[in-house]
Amino acid sequence: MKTAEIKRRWLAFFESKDHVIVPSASLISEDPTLLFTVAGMVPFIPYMSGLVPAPYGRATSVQKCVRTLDIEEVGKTTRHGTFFQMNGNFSFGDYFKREAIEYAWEFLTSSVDSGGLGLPKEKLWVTVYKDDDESIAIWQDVASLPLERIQRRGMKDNYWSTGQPGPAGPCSEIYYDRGPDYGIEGGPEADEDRYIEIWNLVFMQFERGLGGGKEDFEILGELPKKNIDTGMGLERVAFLMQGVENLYEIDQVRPVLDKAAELSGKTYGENEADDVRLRVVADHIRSSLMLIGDGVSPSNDGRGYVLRRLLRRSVRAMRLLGVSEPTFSELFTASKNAMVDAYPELEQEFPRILNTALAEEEAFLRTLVSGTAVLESHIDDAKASKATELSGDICFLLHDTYGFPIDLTLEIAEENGLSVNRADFDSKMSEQRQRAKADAKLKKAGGVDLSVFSEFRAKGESVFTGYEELQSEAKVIGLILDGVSVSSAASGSVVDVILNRTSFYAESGGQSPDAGEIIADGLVLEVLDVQKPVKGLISHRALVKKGQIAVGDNVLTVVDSSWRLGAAQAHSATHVVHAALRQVLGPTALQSGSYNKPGYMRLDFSWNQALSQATKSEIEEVSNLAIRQDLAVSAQFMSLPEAKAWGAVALFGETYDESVRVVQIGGPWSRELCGGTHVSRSSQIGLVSVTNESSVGSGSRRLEANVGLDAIASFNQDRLLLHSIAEQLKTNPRNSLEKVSQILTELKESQRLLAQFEAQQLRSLVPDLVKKFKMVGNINFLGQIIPKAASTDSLRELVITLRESMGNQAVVVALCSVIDDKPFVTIGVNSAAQELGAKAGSLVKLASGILGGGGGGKNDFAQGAGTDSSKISEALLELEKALG
RNA sequence: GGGGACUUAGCUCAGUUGGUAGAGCACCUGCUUUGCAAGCAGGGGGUCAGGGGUUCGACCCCCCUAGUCUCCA
Repeated sequence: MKTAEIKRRWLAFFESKDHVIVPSASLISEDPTLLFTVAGMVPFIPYMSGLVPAPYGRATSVQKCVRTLDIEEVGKTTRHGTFFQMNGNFSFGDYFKREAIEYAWEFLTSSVDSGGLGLPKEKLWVTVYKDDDESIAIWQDVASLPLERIQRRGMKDNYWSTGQPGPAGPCSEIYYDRGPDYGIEGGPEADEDRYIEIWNLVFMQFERGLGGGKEDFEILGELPKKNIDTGMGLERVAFLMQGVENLYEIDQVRPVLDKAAELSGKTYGENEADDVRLRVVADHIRSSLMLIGDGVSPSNDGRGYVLRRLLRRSVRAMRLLGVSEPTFSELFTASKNAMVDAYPELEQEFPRILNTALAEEEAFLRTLVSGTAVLESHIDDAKASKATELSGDICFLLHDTYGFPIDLTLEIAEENGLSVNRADFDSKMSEQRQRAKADAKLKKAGGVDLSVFSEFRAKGESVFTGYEELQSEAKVIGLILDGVSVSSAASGSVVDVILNRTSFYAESGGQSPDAGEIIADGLVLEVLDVQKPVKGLISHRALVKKGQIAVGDNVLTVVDSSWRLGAAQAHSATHVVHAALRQVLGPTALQSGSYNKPGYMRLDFSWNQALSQATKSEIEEVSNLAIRQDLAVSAQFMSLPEAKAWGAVALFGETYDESVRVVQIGGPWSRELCGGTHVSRSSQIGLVSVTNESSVGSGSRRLEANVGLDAIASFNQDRLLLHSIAEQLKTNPRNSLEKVSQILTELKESQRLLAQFEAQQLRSLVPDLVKKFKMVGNINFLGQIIPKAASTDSLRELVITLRESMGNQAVVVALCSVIDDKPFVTIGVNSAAQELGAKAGSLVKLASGILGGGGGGKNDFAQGAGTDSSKISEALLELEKALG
């Protein structure tokens, strides 16, 4: 059975049991503490923990997941995949153990014709938590399983908790017996390779308290609302049902493996080391495809770094399979074709995905070339010094600084007959890990406790009225002072205010929160910040300026209208610039983040090179043309599939409800999912002026712009600056550029002439100076004061000329001069004099010491300076003595 | 978030315990040749990423900033 078919059946089955089908959330988790969506239940955590009331009693999903903790195991075992899909059914205070077990059993064992998977009952085993007699009884009842196929296991295997206070409970796992060829009899307790876990049923039954880790904690009591969370690994079931050996051989993965084998000329199954590499490629390419599809782009931190590792490990694996040419184009196409049945949106996204992958492949191939050069020079050094080993230092340097992977180093070293100090390399690696971990620990901010908000959230959502009106009547639902719920707050305090409805926009989608006041008779609060601490709840942080606010008060929320106009201008401008960006650069330039406040906007987007001045101007021009066209701006709610069909740009990392808001400017010209506040016609934006374009890391650029009056103000500043420059130049602004280049040319010419003149003047001194050589021992010595030297450069020229003036005779020239009140000494010694023991460096040290300074140089030439010009004669005398 | 490396002529890069910034290619001029990266001679082109510091003197040593590459979390 095809993987996509198992998925289809799963959703249909649970829909028939009254579950709401929830589409897979993005791999980019909404929870900032999680890098990715790592399990099927991740999108449901707020409902499980009770922070937000669940909008449905039962739900089902097939969730995309990425987990890279065991990345080193990929390809070596049957069941470690970095990307996988988790089929889940969930109950939020609705059904519990009995139904969960019944559904699972029915889905697995009912016939294929009736919509199930048709697995043979005798191949299924289950495990339960050792004290959970209730589950055992249900299993016996529902499945008529003999007791020996129900195994009791301890906390480590069959008790679920997050490791922190909160919900916890026993689980029951379902295993599939692959038969005697795969291991010994005796159930999962005996052999988890033969008996493969396919489904985990978690019964969230208890409240756990503090305690260490996942095994040692206190049970505080039963939960008021018990939940069910189950997860069936789609890939595991698929490989068992497709009669293949592991998850790399299922229909969604195998075509990539085959393509990699074809490209490398290998035959899968002939050599275990090559097989592992082929599986690594198949796994990593699929994960990368899905990650890029969800908007991750390669970078050097966070999610982007994980993606980069996956991509680079793929290139490396192909390289070790003997292919050094680019392969991503073919591999990604194969992977897309295998996945598109289950994820049709991949077809539309593919050009962007491939583009991103190819850029990274190219970048890494470049690093490999430069890394190879560095490695080869070290190998040559090692050979030259007759070493037999490359040090761990060098290997680590290659890895750490040049990004050259250790296993390629190993292979190339081996080809050159060198071994590698792997132990040393590994210890360097663990040092680096320690450093990063120690740092992360230090910086980890204490988690914010959001539980205080859940009591208000339980009373209903805060209604946002700010699309229609700037002032709204509202009732105070709650007040929070220093994280504690209070009934009133006095003048002077800063308090979090929860209202039933509000015209204040909470910070989200890059738009900064509204400013304004909350007022009532004798009451004024200044709103400082507006946030959504939990989904559906708006919290105003406000300073009580006058009066006392109390829960139950009727108040008026008053948004500062000029602030709101500025915010709306900036936010609409962000959409306009984004659309302009995509028009100019193409649809791969996708926004990856934004921020805007009155007068200013900032847009991060995926792009891997700096924009030229011409491109920036074009983007600015397209934006301002759109503004001038006075395009209509509108917003409407629709379902997510409708919005997608409409071509609306959905931004990654954002989560959207069943009903989404689409903001469009000029109809299809700009269509984005967005909850922000906007102007009603594009002309109200006024003006966009791009001020800066910069990098926010590899593959990502940032565009900043001023909007509206602020843009005009910044133009005005520039104009003032230009006018004062023109004034300084004694010309008008129009001619100032020409004037500057004229001045620079003149300056250069004067400097050149001056240097020429100086040199000429000094050369004219040569005939006289040559006459003043005198013999000191066997050396022709010249020690003179040059009163008119303009720079140390000209002094040097003169010394060199004089040094060469006496042919093969031994010559020492020492010239002193005062430049800017400072005595300088410059000494030249020709090779004949050097043979007699004279050294320019030490002579200068002697002279400059007398002058109260220092100096030095080489044997043939040296220079120095001091502080006391009156001692020049003395210094020259001492030099003469030193030579004599 | 924490490390490491790099930034020198239009391009690719040298630059040796701190002492006159170089090569190849490209460009300009002339000659010689008119055939696949043509030869010869001459020439122009540098705020050595930016800013501070140490020093008589910094491309070089130290600090800060920016950009690029890279590893780890």
